Amino acid sequence: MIQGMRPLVHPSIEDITVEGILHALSDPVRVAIYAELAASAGATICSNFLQVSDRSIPKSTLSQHFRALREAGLVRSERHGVEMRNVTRCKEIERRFPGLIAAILNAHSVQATGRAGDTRRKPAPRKTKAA
Amino acid sequence: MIQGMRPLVHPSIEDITVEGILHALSDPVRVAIYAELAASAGATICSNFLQVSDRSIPKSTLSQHFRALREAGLVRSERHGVEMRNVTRCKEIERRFPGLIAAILNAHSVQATGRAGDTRRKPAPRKTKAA
DNA sequence: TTCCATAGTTCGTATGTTACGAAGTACTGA
DNA sequence: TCAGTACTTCGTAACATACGAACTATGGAA
Repeated sequence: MIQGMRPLVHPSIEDITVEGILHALSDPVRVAIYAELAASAGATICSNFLQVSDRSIPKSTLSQHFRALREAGLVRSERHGVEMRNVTRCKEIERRFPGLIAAILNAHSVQATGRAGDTRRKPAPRKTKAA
Repeated sequence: MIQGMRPLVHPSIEDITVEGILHALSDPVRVAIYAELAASAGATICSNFLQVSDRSIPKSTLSQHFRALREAGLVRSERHGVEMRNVTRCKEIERRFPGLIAAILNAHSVQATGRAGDTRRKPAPRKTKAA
């Protein structure tokens, strides 16, 4: 037993910086993770992202990515038993930096799909499709 | 005389990535420079930024910062005699990633002033006039 | 022309940051 | 107690960045 696990660090809303947010989301893996978190209703566990857009992410790397998102103030993480539940802090950030997260997520989707953007939440892709 | 100067690299609009933009603007010096460029009407030369928000920037570092902005697609640079004139590529980027630049600049100004934001262009922060 | 000043670039290197395997912690259930 | 799951931490190699020294490129005297 060399050293235990350090406690989870969550900056308070006024300590969140634009630079911190931009840096955290300037990584393709992190922005993809964040986009999925933002699109999902409830909490999401880390291991859901061991595969991100056809790319396999090592566990230790994934852990660091979540730490980066957490310490930039983008997500809130809570240990529940053996797993870690993550939710975005979109609403708080929206109050401090209006439009920022929406614009970034929209730009990310424009780039991913190659088509013009749409800021609305996607409820559930292809569930109501005819046939 | 080891090697001449390489030509200026400007990505075409479809090669500009969100990650690239976010990374370029995740540096406090670069986002400050970019905010000033975006607020000013005409072209602005590099050496206007040897001082950025009470901080003195070495020439070589400043040159690298402008290269980063240029290669992320954020600014267009042109040599005119001995100086380099820079303009933002806001309008192009606005077409590809609507609202992105405005939201970042707004967030930057919220953070700088400590007050709620305003997306409109600032009239003219009269600093060092091109002497 | 030659010389000098100005404006910016490149290079070398020291310092920082990031990725990921190996080994560890923490919890749960058998 | 043991094993399995889900993550975290550590060590280190690879990559990125900052900045001084030396350079290029241009323009304007003399």
